[in-house]
Amino acid sequence: MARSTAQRVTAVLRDRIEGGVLPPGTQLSEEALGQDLGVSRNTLREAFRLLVHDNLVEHQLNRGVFVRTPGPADVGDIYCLRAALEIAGVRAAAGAPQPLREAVTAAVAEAEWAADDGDWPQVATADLRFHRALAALSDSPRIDAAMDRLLAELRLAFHAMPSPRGFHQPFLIRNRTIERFLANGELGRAETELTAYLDDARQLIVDTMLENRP
Amino acid sequence: MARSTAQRVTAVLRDRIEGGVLPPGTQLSEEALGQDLGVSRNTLREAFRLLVHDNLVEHQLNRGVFVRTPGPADVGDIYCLRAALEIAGVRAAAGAPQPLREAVTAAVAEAEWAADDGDWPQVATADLRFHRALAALSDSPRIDAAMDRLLAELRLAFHAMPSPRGFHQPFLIRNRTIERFLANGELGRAETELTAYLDDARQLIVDTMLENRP
DNA sequence: GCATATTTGTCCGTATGTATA
DNA sequence: CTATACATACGGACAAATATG
Repeated sequence: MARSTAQRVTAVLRDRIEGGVLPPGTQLSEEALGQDLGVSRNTLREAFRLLVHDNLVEHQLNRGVFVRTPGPADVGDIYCLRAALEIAGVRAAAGAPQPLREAVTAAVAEAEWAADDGDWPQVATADLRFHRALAALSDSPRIDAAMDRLLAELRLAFHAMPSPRGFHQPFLIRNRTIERFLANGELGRAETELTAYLDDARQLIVDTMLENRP
Repeated sequence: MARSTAQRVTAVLRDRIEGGVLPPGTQLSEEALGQDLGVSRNTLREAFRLLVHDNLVEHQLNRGVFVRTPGPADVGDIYCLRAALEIAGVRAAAGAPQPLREAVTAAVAEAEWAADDGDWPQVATADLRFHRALAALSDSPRIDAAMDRLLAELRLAFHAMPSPRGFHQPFLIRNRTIERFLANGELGRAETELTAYLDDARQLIVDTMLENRP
């Protein structure tokens, strides 16, 4: 076993949270989960710390840990940081290693194929992968890690609202636009288009959340 | 007591690490530290997780936790993320709340006063505070948190090399330049100057580290 | 390469404190 | 206000991995 028990438990819980098995607001009881997973409370508490780090659960003193329910303010904040990281990636595109640039193009293509098949979950996945690839152009481990945490949290926010099946569809063409600008070396235009993309997506999500949560 | 024991222990260890009492490379023994601080091993392990989150210590499986020794690659990476966050702040300067803009100006002034007194540790602190204030212009909790972790790690990197007493001095005038551009609304020039600043600082640190660690 | 000592990883039991019905 | 449930924190125990001679 290359990983510790706590890390394995963390992975299991992360999957359950992102998969919707543990929806936002759920309390993660130490005793119940410990018996379910066959680990002690000490080990479970260590796993909780790792999830807190990823912003997937929140720890309330003397009350326990709960799956977070990101609100409109969280989404706005997430997009603020997203913009900073992705724009930095676009600006570093010129000097980025070839494989990283190819990953951007590949992600756009994957999203388009999935859309042709009508596989919307796969479209959503590919869309996020495209934007992660943008941030990855900086070739920075810390930016990659921050972006991964951010996107995981964003997935959680999607769980908290009625996700429109074709939510990502209108953004596909804009991803392709950004990719074209990048490939042509028109970094300024790519940056402008990306900024507009993120602003529109953020507003659409926030509006949807406000409509369904009066 | 508003905070948990683990959080208090984390604060103590953080101070000891940043203060140089626990220099890079030191192993944080569970039993020794537990007796020293009067807490059990379980509690101490929870505190370790929080420090791992801040990148101040690293956890090696079945070996324990050690104070990190950031290398040139880490410094380069830190500056990459720093640039992304600070540039984002500069771009948001126009729409930032008044108090946040005033904090930028105040930090520059503090650094200059400290320099007049020859208080170089205070200059270093004010310098970092200035750049944290730049990132804070985005008015984003997540960016603030990321920036705080980043600067704490950077302080650790300074510990790992012979810190020139007047390291920050030549950068003071450039901070003032950036602040002037911001106050005048010349965001483009502020961004250019900031980018050059970060590039020079990174290169100076990396070169110093390479010289003293062949 | 081997045997030993040390340290971590994990579990259990329990007492105390805190929040909520 | 009492009672219940749960989190917090402690100390002890043993297995497994690692370091040391």
